[in-house]
Amino acid sequence: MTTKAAQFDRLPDEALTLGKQLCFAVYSAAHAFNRAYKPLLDRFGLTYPQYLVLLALWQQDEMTVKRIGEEIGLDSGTLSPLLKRLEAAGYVGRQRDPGDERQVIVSLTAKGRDLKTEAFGILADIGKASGCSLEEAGEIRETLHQLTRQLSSGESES
Amino acid sequence: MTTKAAQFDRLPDEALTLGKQLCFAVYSAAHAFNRAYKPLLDRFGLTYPQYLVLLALWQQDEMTVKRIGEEIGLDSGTLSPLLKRLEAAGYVGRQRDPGDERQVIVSLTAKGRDLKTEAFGILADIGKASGCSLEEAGEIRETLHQLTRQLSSGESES
DNA sequence: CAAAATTAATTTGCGTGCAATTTAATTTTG
DNA sequence: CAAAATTAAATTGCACGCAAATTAATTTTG
Repeated sequence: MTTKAAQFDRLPDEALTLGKQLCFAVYSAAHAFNRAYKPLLDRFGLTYPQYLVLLALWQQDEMTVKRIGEEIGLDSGTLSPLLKRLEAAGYVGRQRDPGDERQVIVSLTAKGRDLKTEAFGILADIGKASGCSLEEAGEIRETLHQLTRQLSSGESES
Repeated sequence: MTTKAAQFDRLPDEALTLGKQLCFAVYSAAHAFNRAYKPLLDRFGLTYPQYLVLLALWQQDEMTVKRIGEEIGLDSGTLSPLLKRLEAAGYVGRQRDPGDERQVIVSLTAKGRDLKTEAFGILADIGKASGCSLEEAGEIRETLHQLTRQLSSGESES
């Protein structure tokens, strides 16, 4: 098989199709997940990124805003208002770290911890709705991780 | 602090892991694509969904708002303001269909058609940045399409 | 044919997502 | 030690994305 670069040079039409279909497939799949999640999360008054934050906290309580952002890939500009909503809903508390007043430590309230029992299972529902076996899911996850890494690695250029 | 975490250990672990990993992988991949696209589209002052609309129009000019929405999976609530921005940027025109005044027909301006020559290649750049062969890309696309279909099919339930 | 139902866009409201700026606290340094 | 640089959150501005309400036009119907 020829190199990938040579393939692209020789098949511009297919490269175009490739880019279009790949991007759009990921774009559509993300929307499909969003729509699948929404009715399940609505019962708890949660959005998907809010649920991601809770998943992270159920795994490891008491994290700074920055740490949470690293876990789920969001910056403070998105997280600050989101965390305020989670706080207003009574699921988390926010307090300045006495040791470093720049940092805010986010922790689960009793209500937030209790929610785990009810809401953690949403993941299982989505798993079922996806119609995948554990093996298939693992492959898809790995493939997408590699794709994500590959795309992220070329970010510095412009 | 590790008071009572043990009570959750008997949930269906496989389905949980599956759901979590699948969702997050797709979520992350979509963001990675967004970040990869952004610098390429910024040169034209376009966002990704705006680019999707132009891709659709380059393939088939003169579509109604509803038709465009069906092509790229967005509703009029998202498209109306987006199309106004594309119009303000001079890429498209919008006019009521004389035959049915409810409908608005979106068409490329000369500037919008000219953009195709410059901007269509962005897809190929992303194709390269993805580091995938045509075969791999095709497999990923098919897998995600199936996943999307599967997730969408269960929407009517509640 | 006129009232009711349907349809296509628009508008409104809310929650992301991200870039850029601001504020406050901590480190670095000169 | 004080000024400068760095860091963590919060804030601001803009553009989705979607649900719900609104407006205007067309079909259906009684």
